[in-house]
Amino acid sequence: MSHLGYSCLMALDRDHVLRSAAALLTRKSTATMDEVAKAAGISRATLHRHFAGRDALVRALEQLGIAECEGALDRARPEEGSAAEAVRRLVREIQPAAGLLAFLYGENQLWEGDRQNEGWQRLDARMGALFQRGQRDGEFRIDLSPVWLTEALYGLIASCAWATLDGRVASRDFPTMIAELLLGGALRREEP
Amino acid sequence: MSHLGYSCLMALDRDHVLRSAAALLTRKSTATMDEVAKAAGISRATLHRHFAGRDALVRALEQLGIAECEGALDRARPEEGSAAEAVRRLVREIQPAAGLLAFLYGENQLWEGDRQNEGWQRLDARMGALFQRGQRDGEFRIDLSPVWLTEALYGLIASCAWATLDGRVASRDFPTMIAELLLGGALRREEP
DNA sequence: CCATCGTGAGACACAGATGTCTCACTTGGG
DNA sequence: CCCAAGTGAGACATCTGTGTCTCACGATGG
Repeated sequence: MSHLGYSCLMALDRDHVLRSAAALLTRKSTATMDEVAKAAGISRATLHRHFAGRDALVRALEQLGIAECEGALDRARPEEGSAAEAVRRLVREIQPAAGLLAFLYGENQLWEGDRQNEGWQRLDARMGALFQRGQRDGEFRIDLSPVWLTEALYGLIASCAWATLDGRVASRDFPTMIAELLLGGALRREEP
Repeated sequence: MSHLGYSCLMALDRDHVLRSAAALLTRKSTATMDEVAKAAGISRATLHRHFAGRDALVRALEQLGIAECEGALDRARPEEGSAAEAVRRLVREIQPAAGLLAFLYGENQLWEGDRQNEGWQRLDARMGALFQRGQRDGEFRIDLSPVWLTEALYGLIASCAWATLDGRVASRDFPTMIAELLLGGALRREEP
């Protein structure tokens, strides 16, 4: 096998393994390296050839999650149109990554350390900017800080992802449930 | 020491150990039994005399969390006054238990099993009933299901508890941030 | 056909946490 | 004063998951 072919196959395999691991760990966050390997259809030895260890795997999943979020943020065009519509687009774009995000959200190892991946800061900044724009345009209320709105969005995504896995929320309702609650809240709005 | 004195002291100690463990595990959910013992000011041997093992400790914390929630729900008088005010009271009453709830929320061991503590079902039912009352009274919108609103409340509590621990949200803002977001959402409301 | 390389299966040692046990100390009651 | 009971400290075995290694197999390319 040529050197080119080698790296290509490895890259494809790596991505496939990553996706499988994400899917499995979303359902069972305590899954063993053995189970992760099985789920990906490879042996534990090969899994270790891709990722030095469990920590490296989780870090790679973290990178994947960050990348998916940034992609969703890009596709949502947060600067365009009303902030509320941008939030709705963002939630819709982020749904495919919701399971992975929920797993990462519960992976305390990533947050308890003193140093955390700077990708989250970039994401927080971009989302915070979206909420800030909404406030500046008079669209969003100003008594809820952008930081808290960002935090709340993550929390709602994780909640809804878990509720969806348990069948308590229908998958097709995911974007509506999150965006409408975050934007409009539970109170009925008087028709203008 | 009399038999009466024995059981009394054990009960007091047990509660103290439970509180210490809750406080520690809120900050570091992967803390060792050794660390839990140190935090409670007792030895690992004594800790094992109170709780057969880590699993038993976590289950006891789960019971405590459920009890705290039910207490908060009782004190919030969910049947009284407007549903929105009841939600505000509930969030305020639940704040002292928020850290413990956030820990339990992230303890996958409790949720991934096929059988989970029925206390949560009781709580879900009571909270769901509160949201349902709000809908029945025309106070809450009906396109967000009570189940989802309950789920979202848990998620927001956990999010805000973690954000508070990290200093991203001030502790005194906890009730407002959660209740106002859950009830009113991010959108500005036109003055009636 | 042969050489190379990735892979799977398994053995193995290691690390960390857990559960159990013993024993000396001290504290409180009779 | 003496005894009983709880406690702390530590030793010890165990267990689970992990990380590393070897080796045989199969596929691919020259």
